[in-house]
Amino acid sequence: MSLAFGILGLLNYGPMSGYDIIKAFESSLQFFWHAQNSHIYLELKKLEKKGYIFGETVIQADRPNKKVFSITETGKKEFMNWLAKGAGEDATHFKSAFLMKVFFGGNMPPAQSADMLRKFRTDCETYLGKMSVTPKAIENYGSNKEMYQIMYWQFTVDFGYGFIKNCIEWADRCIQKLESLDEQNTGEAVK
Amino acid sequence: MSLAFGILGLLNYGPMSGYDIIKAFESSLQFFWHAQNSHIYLELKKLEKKGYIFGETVIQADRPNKKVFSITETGKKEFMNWLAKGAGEDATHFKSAFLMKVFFGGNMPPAQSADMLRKFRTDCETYLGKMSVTPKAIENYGSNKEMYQIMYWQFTVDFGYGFIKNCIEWADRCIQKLESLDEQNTGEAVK
DNA sequence: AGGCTCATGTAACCGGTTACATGATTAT
DNA sequence: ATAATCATGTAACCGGTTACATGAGCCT
Repeated sequence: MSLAFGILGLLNYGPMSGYDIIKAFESSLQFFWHAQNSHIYLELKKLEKKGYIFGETVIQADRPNKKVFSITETGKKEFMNWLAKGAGEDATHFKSAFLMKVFFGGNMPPAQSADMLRKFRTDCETYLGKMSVTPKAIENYGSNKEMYQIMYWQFTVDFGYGFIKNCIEWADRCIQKLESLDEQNTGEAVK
Repeated sequence: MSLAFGILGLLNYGPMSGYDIIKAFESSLQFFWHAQNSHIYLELKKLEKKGYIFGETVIQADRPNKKVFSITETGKKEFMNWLAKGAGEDATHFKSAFLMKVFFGGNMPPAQSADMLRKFRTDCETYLGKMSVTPKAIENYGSNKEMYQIMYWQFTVDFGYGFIKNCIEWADRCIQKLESLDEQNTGEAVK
């Protein structure tokens, strides 16, 4: 459901092609809403059928032709209505298959659980690295828009940072506990 | 996909009815994997068909009859195999319609965005309150199991705590920025 | 009588993923 | 040549949600 509103929200800033939307998702929304390009094109078709957006083919000489979509008044209303609903209780919900694996970690040897957590930690660091380039992307994208919008984009980036940092600190704590448990065992074995 | 493994994981601790599984989800796994009861019953049927679990009807005098499920050897293998795969890159992914609304917050008056964030903050506090009773539930559930498992359950609870606390701190920062922005405007309007 | 816990499902739907498929243009 | 970027889709599938539906037994 939210992909539709993500697209509407982007088109509310100005007309865009499906490809533009894909790029916009990759450089901003992806951090909290990953979207397949196939899904985006599918959704664009749906939104057009509903009359929330309309597309116009633009013939390009230097590049393949494209279809540029614009939001309609109905689409704007729909989008604003969604926004106005505010935060649902689901905002605090968090689905994670990884945490499920941690939950069942007792079924593996501690060393294996620790490895899993280390892998997670590495992934977090990688993610943090990728994220560090986003603020620049945001400035670029927002250059000729009201600076005012950028603040909100920054809010979501800040959330991402805090989230990942929290993940890393948590993983460290878990790994430490698992390692100290391992040392205890080793120590006793040596005795 | 993960619901299936959540169920397998629970049944790996011992036989349970669908109702038991629903309760177990509510008191532990729900924090990172919410499941509808209808979905659980559906999944149980699927898992039985695949031969990963099997159910036996238990006739009860004082209560409605129930069907108690046990994990099979194949099911155990499947579950262990899933566990052994470790953390996927998707572990760092985070889907949130709420953050999408924050991202598009510039389309609302700042006061409205602030309200949304305040609502979110309240929901977080509520969630924190609910979570504080979980450690006890975990101790209960784990009383006659190896204490060793409990550590991992605690890991996921810790994650939840850190996550929510992080949410609250972040929301506070955002709200403050929006309020200071509002003051500026008011100040200028007064001039 | 009414509400709670225990207990189990079905049917329709849909958001999203995966895999597949194509093709123009530009830069190296 | 060939890789990269630009550009757009289709088809099959499936995990999960929503709504609906039922009913026994216990407690007050």
